[in-house]
Amino acid sequence: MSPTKQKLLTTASKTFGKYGFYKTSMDEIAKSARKAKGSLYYHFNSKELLFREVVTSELDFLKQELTSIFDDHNADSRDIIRAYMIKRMMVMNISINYQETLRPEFYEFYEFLNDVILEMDEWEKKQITKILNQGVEKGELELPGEVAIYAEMLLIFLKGLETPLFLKGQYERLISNFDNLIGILTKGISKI
Amino acid sequence: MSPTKQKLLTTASKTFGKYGFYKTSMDEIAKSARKAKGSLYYHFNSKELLFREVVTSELDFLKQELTSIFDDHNADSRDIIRAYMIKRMMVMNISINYQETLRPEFYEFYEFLNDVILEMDEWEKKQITKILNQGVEKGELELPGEVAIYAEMLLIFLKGLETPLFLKGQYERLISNFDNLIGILTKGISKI
Amino acid sequence: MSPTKQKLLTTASKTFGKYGFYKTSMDEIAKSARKAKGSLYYHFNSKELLFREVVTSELDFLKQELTSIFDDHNADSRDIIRAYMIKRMMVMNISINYQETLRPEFYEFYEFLNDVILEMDEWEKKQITKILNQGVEKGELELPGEVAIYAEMLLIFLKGLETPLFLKGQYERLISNFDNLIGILTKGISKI
Amino acid sequence: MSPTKQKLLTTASKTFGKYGFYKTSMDEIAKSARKAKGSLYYHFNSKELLFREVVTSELDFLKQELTSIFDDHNADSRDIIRAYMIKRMMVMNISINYQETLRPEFYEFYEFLNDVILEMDEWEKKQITKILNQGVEKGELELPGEVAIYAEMLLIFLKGLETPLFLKGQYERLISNFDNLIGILTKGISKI
DNA sequence: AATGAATGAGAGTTCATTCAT
DNA sequence: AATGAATGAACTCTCATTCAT
Repeated sequence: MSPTKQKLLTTASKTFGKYGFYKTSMDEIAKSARKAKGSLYYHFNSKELLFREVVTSELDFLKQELTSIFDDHNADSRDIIRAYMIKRMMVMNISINYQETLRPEFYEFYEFLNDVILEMDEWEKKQITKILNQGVEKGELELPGEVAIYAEMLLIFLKGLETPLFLKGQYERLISNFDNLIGILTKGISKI
Repeated sequence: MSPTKQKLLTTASKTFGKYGFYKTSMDEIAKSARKAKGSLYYHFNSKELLFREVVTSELDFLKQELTSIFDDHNADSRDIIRAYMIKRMMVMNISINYQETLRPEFYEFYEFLNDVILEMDEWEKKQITKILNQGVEKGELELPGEVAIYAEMLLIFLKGLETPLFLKGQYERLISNFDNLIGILTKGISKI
Repeated sequence: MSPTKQKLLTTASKTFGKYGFYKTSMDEIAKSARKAKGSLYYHFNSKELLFREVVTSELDFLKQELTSIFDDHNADSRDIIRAYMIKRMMVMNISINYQETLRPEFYEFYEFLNDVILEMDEWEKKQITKILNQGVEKGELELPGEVAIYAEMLLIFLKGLETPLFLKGQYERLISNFDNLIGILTKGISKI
Repeated sequence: MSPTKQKLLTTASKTFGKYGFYKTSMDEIAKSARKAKGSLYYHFNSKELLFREVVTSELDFLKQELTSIFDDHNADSRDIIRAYMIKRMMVMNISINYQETLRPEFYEFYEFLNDVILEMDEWEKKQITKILNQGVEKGELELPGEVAIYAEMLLIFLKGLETPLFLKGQYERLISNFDNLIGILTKGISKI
């Protein structure tokens, strides 16, 4: 990727993150990057495509970050779950462009929305399922019925934590209660 | 409230719900309502204030709908929880403007947002806590520690269900698994 | 005149005076007067006609104020001229609505402009001519040629003093030099 | 300066001159210049800034025109004064936007106004003072006291001529009497 | 590959005016 | 005589996009 394109992508990501899709103008991005507006169109064709590229590259970053959890741990699967949940909260807190995609206004870009969210969800479900399966194999967890359902439930819970109430302001309070919450959540899962 | 204002508010709510705040133009609302654009400004002063009034009135509707649950039921508290969750999903599915306010990118409306979301969250926590307390009193639930924490957790879970993935497309599949999910969730809560 | 009309006229005068013709809205006047907007139209038919009535009534006030000079003085005609000039400066400083009429933007109301300004100018020329004639009769002034020309010249000078440079900020400095200026101006007129 | 910008500036100047600031719309300027409205904003950012640029460039033109007087004449200083006054009247008659800035109601532009008017006034005072001083040196004029006061007085007189009454309609009559007026004005100044 | 001048459709907003009550 | 809800034309300004260089 050319240095100009790289620079534009990075700047776009920052600016979209700060002001959101609609409040960010192509002009602003170009000026911030100290490039010409025409270059944006040369490399990305349209504002929407630029945003898509930003989101896509951000998702790759998210996955990378989350994957690192598994490499480090051979520990108790409940600890891995806990680590994943905390890491996710931190990472999502940073990656606002992904959240931007979730805005109801993005319903107009329905196909893209579905692509992006479904892909990310499937990926996460797969990761979580893997952890849960390992827990079952190791005899740490008991999951009658489909494991996928439990994974989905965990994911729903994690998504609930994305809402600003919890991310902003009440973050610390939540962390301190986090083990409690996970305890309750995993009580139904834990073997004894 | 004059019939014109009423009509404009209803139309605005529908249109914001369909296309979101930015993609909805004042002109569009006015035309949809078959009223003059000037009337919008006569009654609401600005697009932002119109949106706020829409959100506020929608939240009032949400509360009303959710409150009706308690009136109808003297049943098992687990059934009430279940009914609340399902009702909430249905209601939120309709009242899409509420989600609009959940996005942290809405910087301009920040103060308004905090007020509105915090109020709604507090209200919901109170309702859920009430249900849980009744369940404990009736000997149906067992909640060691603070009840408020359980209520908060349930709320997080409910908020996780709001994300577009579940509202659009996968709605039916989710409903069919809903009892499973609630079962797991309430297993940690249930007394035996 | 009804109390409502009176109230509206007074308020309109104040508001036009503060913000000028274009920056003042009918709504603002009505609200300031705590009357309904419809009442403005009932009494004055249009914004332009309201403004005309304001200017007309203000000119009547100006003339009244300036006339009072002659009643008080039987003194040296040069003193009367001086008193007139000072009084005029003070009075014009108050009556901004008349000045508003002089704005280039008012060229579109050409007929009204001509009516108002010509009338006021003629009136002033007549007053000044009267003073000058008295001065000549009393042997205090020497005016070869037409007296009207001298009157006109004095009027031009007085109009020059209306510009903001002199009215705003430099007012005091000007007053202190006023006698000097008048001295020069009247030197050509004075008999010896 | 690009041809487009140049064209827009010229057209804006003409249109503001004809209809004044408020009655001139950006749309009208753009259409008159056969350019896109967006181009106006690309080059001038706002209506106010466009107007400022128009006024500024017009003042530059005024100064240039007035300066030419001195280059041509080595004549009697009274003739130079006369030439200056006549030239000024003609030039001001063309450059109506200058008057626009003279109105105290232009509160929004106040700081800009002060700068522009004070600068122009100072410039004119300097020019007139220069003429007067030359007249004194050449022994043509007699000015007891400060020369600056005389210059200021002349300027006040010149400003008095700017009012619409004299610019419109009565222009010819005034010109025919002009020498008379100047005669009186300079009588107090002339050395015999 | 890169530029930035130029565009024009469409946005939010204002406001003099009308009219049923 | 007085009201204020309702109107719609006109306004300033924004911005994604195009294109000649």
